[in-house]
Amino acid sequence: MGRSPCCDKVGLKKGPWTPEEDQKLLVYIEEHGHGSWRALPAKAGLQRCGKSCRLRWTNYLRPDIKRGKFSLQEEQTIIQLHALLGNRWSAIATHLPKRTDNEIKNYWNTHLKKRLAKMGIDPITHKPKSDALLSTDGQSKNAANLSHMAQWESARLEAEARLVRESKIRSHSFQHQLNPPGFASSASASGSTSASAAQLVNKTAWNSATGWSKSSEGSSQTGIIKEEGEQEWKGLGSSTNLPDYKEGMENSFSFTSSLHDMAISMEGGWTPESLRPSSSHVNVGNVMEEGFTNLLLDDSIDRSLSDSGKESDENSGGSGDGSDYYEDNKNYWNSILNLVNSSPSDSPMF
DNA sequence: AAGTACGACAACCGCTGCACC
DNA sequence: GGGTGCAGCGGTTGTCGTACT
Repeated sequence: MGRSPCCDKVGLKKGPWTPEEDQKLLVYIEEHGHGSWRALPAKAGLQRCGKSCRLRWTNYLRPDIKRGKFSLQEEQTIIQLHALLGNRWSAIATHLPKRTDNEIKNYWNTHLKKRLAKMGIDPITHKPKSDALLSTDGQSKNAANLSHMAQWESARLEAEARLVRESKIRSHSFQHQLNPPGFASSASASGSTSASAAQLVNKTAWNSATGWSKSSEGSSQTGIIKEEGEQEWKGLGSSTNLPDYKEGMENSFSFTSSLHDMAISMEGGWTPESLRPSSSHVNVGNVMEEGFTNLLLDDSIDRSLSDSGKESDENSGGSGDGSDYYEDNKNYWNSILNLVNSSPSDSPMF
């Protein structure tokens, strides 16, 4: 590549944007669309590099951005998708349509990462930290837990591989849906205002078609999604590439069911009591699991976890708070699997 | 009241992938 | 097929506001 950085040019402004600059950018894009970002600053009368303009637009000025506090459900979605996708913020952002990747990334780094770390969960791998594992109980329990972690990792890798494959299939077919002749070619949400709006509509249609938007309402049994997806998709009109899409759907459902099987097998390996809907745990497929929410989002958990850490260090018997910690981790992992089971492996991001 | 530490978020930088020539 | 330019992505840094000493 070896090209010079676009912002090295003398005379280009850096740093925080002024309201006047925002106004110029906004007005220009509303009138003309962004076109070439590189050429935009000169045309819009801005002393900024194109990259800076693009960032400002996509992260701040775009009209379809939701700002402010993240909801409980958004937090949960981020955590769970991060467990599956890692630091692929743009991919995660596609599941939170009104949030930007930058915002999600910042929120993760400033809030969620710390919270997971506090809980003794590695925020990178989402695995319980090894010292926590080793300090809980006898070796047999640790070995079982580690074996489940290995199972999870294996499933996760399989998921990634499959998602990449499906991505290729679907991006090909979905691109045609998103960009019929006359539409902007960019599939990102950073297109011109009109294109962006059209894409947003399409995205909503997609979410509706795939049942993703319903997942949070607890109706995300895979069979239901598939059926509704097919119906809704037909309703979208153009069906040129439907076979590809449907094939992808079939693949993803066979995958999710295999993960479902694994979740069940893990359930068998771990104590089923902790996974059953006592008062808080719900069926596989329901993303809004209170058990999980409590585990990750309740501040009191932080306290109990730090307490349990102390306990388990002191208590090699491990049947006290240490086992609570163990149970919590089980719930955590199963919840992620549940999300995978109910998530749109057929979403536009893949 | 002044100085310092820290958290939150906006913006920048460098790399990568892709399209085009 | 290789070179070039562009947009997008993710990591990092900078800036600002607020709490604390």
